[in-house]
Amino acid sequence: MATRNQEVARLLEHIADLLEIKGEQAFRVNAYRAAARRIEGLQQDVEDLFLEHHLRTIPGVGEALEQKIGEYLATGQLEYYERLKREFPPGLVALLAVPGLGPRKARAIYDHLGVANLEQLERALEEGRVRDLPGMGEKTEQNLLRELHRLKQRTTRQSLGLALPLAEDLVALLARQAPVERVSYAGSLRRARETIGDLDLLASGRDPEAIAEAFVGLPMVVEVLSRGPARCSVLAPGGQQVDLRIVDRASWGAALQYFTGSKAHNVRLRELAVRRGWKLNEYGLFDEQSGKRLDDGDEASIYHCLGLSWIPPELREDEGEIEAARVGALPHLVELADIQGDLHTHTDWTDGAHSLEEMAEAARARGYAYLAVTDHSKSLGVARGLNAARLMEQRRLVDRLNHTLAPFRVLLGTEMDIKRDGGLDFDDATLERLDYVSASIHSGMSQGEAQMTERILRALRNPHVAVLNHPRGRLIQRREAYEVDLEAVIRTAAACGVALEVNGQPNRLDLDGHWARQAREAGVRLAINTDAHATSQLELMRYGVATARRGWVERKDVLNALPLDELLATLRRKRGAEC
DNA sequence: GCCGTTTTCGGCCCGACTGTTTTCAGTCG
Repeated sequence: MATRNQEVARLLEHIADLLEIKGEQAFRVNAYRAAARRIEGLQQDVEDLFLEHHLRTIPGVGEALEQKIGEYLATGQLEYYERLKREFPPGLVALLAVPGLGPRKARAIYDHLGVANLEQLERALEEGRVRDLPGMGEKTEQNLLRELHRLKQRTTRQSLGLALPLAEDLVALLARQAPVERVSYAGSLRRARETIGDLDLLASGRDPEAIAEAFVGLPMVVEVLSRGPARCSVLAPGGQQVDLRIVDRASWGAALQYFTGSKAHNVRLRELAVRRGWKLNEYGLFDEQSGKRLDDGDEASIYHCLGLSWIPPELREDEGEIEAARVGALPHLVELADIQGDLHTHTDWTDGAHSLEEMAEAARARGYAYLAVTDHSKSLGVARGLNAARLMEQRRLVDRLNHTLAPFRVLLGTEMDIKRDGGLDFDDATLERLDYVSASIHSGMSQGEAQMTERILRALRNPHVAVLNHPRGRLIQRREAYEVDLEAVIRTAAACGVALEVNGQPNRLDLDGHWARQAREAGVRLAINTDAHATSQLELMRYGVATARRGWVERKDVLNALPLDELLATLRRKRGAEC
């Protein structure tokens, strides 16, 4: 699974940064950035394209970039880049991370003051040497110093699980306390990216000043960064930046589209508009000649005017959604309401907080038809994993409970450890007594790719295993995925009829959208689960669904969107099938 | 540096905000 797309994208980005500092033409710099974006979002492996001499099929890659990317992939080095790097000290590019400090100012500070890294920048600012440079003054100096300090203590990007509730609170408050006609969140949050930088809010109303006033006065506003009648930026606790844009009613749809992004998606839409002699910006879609508005103020009409179906925000990454929308081939994405039950939950029999009865009751109260209780197996000692005898005790309790809860059904399941050698924690005789079997890696995560892959494939070939949980084992911003040939896992899952999980814990989101899409295209079913360790965590389903949607997943692709009888039939068939 | 049912040359998305400026440059998204 040696995908080098990210590596090549970073190389091109770094070249763009250096060219910008050098003072190259903006369009040339942009060409590098555009190509980097494309390559990062590429479904195929850039190295495969290179080997097949197909680099030029990537939009934005022409003769020169083909040669440069090829040289880098072939030799592991790019002479052009090495030469460019030698022109500037290595710490200089890092200055661009300071908000408010772009390439021109960075260059000026370097040229006049010899400042070549963040430490030297801090000293120069504190000593008041920056204010005397052309185009800069005392205010610039103060702002840069403040931003530099903020950068140093900046928390990383916020997880979706924290950003979404904050945004929902802000939207609800604005709806109550500001004279808004419409208010929504936009940005990467609306696209349900796994981490969020700044929160983007959008409001419309007749009195922008009053909306801005109410916004900066909200109780969670710690500091006002900027404020105008069309845009305000503030800091919320924890350093979270929140931007509010205020537009009038007619521009709502265009603004919501524009501020939802992604940037790459928007650039494509604007190109479509330009080709028809139109102009698309955050105020609307207009005829270039007459200036006449073409959209009707709703987001969908922007897409319709451009000859596209409305594209769900989760797909707006310029990864084929525009082409699909043009021919009416967008997927019918799975929705939260399609989910019939949760197939990955824990109780106080192991490391959960609530009893089996409480978990079942909470699932039923959510309107689910079923719940699989999947406590850990004995190898996971830290979680007091169950042995076969305890599991059979749980069997009796589940059977009793199902008498009283019918037609709701508790499925006795397991989250069974895949041991270091690929062996499983229960024998087949025990597994036969269970309604539902899922398997997970919890140990030996630093095994090499070959060993890890074989270990997982062996587990997938057991006829009882219906789902592989959190297939990559990553913890967002904390632990990288273990090394595994996920393409081989997907192939084997397809062959054996095993579903792969989209885990809804905001620190997992595993599979992510990219891999969920790969799995789906290979004909693998997905199981969207919460891995709940308490009744309240059943709520995390929405993050799993959002992530699956980013992977173009439809209801028919989702194991736990099946009604109970079909789920049971599917599980039964699976166990009887050869693999 | 890329790209072409306008073009192989001359375009390339574009508006808001801030600060340092007396009309605009830099930065951001």
